[in-house]
Amino acid sequence: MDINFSNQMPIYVQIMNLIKLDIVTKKLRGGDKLLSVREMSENLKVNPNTIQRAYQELEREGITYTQRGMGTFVNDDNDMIRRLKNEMASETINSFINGMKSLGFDGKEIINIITKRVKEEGI
Amino acid sequence: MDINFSNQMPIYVQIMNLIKLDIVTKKLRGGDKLLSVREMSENLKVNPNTIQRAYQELEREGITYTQRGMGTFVNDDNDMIRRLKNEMASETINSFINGMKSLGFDGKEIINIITKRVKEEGI
DNA sequence: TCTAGTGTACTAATAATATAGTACACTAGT
DNA sequence: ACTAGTGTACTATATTATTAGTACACTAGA
Repeated sequence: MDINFSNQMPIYVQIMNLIKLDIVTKKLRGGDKLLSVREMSENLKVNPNTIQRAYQELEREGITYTQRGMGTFVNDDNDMIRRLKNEMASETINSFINGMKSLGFDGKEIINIITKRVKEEGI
Repeated sequence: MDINFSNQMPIYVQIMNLIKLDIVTKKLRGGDKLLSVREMSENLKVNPNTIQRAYQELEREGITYTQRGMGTFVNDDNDMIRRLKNEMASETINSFINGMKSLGFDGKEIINIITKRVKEEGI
């Protein structure tokens, strides 16, 4: 695992997003254990404190829970996971629509661009 | 003009984006003068040094030029402006497509979501 | 009981961003 | 020549993110 972190967003936020993605795409499921703070720190070449911060925030957001001495685990709550996926999708879509509107594209143009792009990529 | 700056991106970068948007949407045209550092600083309630940093970077990117004692002006170069719009659009589109793919959506779903959304908003 | 692995809590140092304030150099217009 | 408005440069400070290092508390399993 080797990642280029953007300098325009705190690394711990970017790490939170990585983990959220793993959860909504079922790479991590309810009850699964996250990598330990130290393991994750080595994997991502990031200071353990930064990982700890990410894990703390994830817990504060109700996405994970921690057991001292045991580890940090994904909450086994399908509603939460569904909500999380919806939130992340909404955010992605909103920022896209707003961005394109700001750039002066109208609905037709946006749909055309996306349709063309989807065909090109074959997704 | 009153803006909520996000805390997850340097303010000078966000200001650069505001100005780039004005350029690609023709609110600012080639040869037009930007607000002076001091005016912009008052408008946005931001320290003059932050504006200066934004203007410096814009010049470094070839988007504006400055004349000491005169002001900062948009480069009168239609190719540059076209390129800028394409760049900004590409970035918006790429991050959207990548985001949705990461979230597990396929092409059909993406198109459906966008189509529905465009109809709802009537844009 | 011991040990390895876990989360957690500190203090400290560094770098980047943003703010604050001052001063200087250049230009246009009077 | 003078003045107002411009970009620019500089020092200093506060805040935040990140790194660095250390230590402690808890848990499971040998």
